[in-house]
Amino acid sequence: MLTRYSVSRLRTVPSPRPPDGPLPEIPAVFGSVDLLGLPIHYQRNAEIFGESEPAEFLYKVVEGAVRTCRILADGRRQVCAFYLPGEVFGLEAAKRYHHSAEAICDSSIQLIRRSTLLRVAAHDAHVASELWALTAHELERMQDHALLLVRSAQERVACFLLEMAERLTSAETVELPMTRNDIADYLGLTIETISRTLGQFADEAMIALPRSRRILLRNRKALRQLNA
Amino acid sequence: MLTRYSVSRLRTVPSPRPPDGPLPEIPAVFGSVDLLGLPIHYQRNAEIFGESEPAEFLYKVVEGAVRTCRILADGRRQVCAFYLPGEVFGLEAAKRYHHSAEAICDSSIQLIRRSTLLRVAAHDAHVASELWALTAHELERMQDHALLLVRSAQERVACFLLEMAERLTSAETVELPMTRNDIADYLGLTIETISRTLGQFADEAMIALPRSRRILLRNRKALRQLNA
DNA sequence: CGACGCCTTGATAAATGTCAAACGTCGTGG
DNA sequence: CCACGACGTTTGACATTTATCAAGGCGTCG
Repeated sequence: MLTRYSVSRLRTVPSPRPPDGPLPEIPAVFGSVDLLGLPIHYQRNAEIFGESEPAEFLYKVVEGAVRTCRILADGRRQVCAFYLPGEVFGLEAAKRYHHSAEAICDSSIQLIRRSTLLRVAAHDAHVASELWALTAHELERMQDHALLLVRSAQERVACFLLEMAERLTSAETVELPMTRNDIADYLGLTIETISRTLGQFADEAMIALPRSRRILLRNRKALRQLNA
Repeated sequence: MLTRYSVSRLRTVPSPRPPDGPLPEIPAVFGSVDLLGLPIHYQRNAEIFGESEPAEFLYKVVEGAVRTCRILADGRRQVCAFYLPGEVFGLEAAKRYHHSAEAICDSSIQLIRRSTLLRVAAHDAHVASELWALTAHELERMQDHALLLVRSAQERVACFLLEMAERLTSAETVELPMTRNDIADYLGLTIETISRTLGQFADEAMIALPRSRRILLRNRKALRQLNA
């Protein structure tokens, strides 16, 4: 079902560190002026952080795409989530991450030191509330994802396409950053099932597949009807 | 896969309302002295709140058990989570619940008015932080649940048993409050698969089943080996 | 051009769902 | 006390979905 995962990651150590010294006393939030450092570049497949490492930073995708994963005891991999430009990941209340994060393609990412953020949140209710909202939003996404995992292969793939389309573009063409393998591990299916299902959607003219990563949503309504 | 869900819920309207007037100015947290009102009693299968209702309260189980669910467009039901005594549910950042909650068996539950809690959190960093921690903990549980949903039926059932054992009792005997149907909808399987898998575990002497809801964990190590 | 990584396709097997029937338990009322 | 009915559970036969294994194709980059 899930792919066996052999570890051969190139680990990029972030070079310019975001500031942790004296705090800006302005009410600082993610959206507005910020605690964010300069973007750091990660190569395709570079590990951003590893499972059960100390949760030192929060991350915001500037460009590119990121996947977070967990590895099961038998080596299978589950992709927990994808993060696209503008989205924040690495949000943990615990001391350690409970999943790893990797760049799907060359990406630039801003880091926020967790300790800094928590210190600000402790005396700024607005930041604290935003932190909470981000976590709750993540929770919602996770719930939606869990809902997806109990459905048929067709439903999962259709929902995935619509979700990506919504998050990546306003146009008809979706340029996926991730491989079939990533999609399979995200949806709890095999690459063969992903491929066949996409092929079937193309046969039924719901989508077109000019290249494997480029998908044209020809009939969103039909795709949506496969969903709850 | 999931059960078709016909709605015939007895709706219990909570009679004694938790206080919302002048606030206790003590730093108030869930664990310690509290914003909690008197426990309210809900009958078996009573709806505590419905999907997409305004999120007016948070809830803490005193006695009994609660399930939260989402209904898919085609009528299938997914049980998102079970809540047992001492656990908090109804935690949403959004204005509305995105799932419903029902009493699995006769239960007594304490309510906390959301607006009250938010007001306290706004000027008490400790409460705000606890609110965040609770949400993050919920997120973790959800992630674990999602991981479960991509595994084999055996793994799901074994993991469910171990989880329930840990949360319900320190002893060998687990008295489940929920039906096979609830379990099936929680694990994304059918009641038949649940029943057969339990039977198989019993055949292999990993568990014993004196009654359908009473399960003796005879060999936790073997059950654990099915998990990641 | 050749090699590698990624993707597709086909044949077959395994896991799980579906449908149907029977069983057990528990509470109710005769 | 027993009979009955409702509900939840178990079991069996069979269908369907999806995984697995194997082979080949396409594209890209050296």
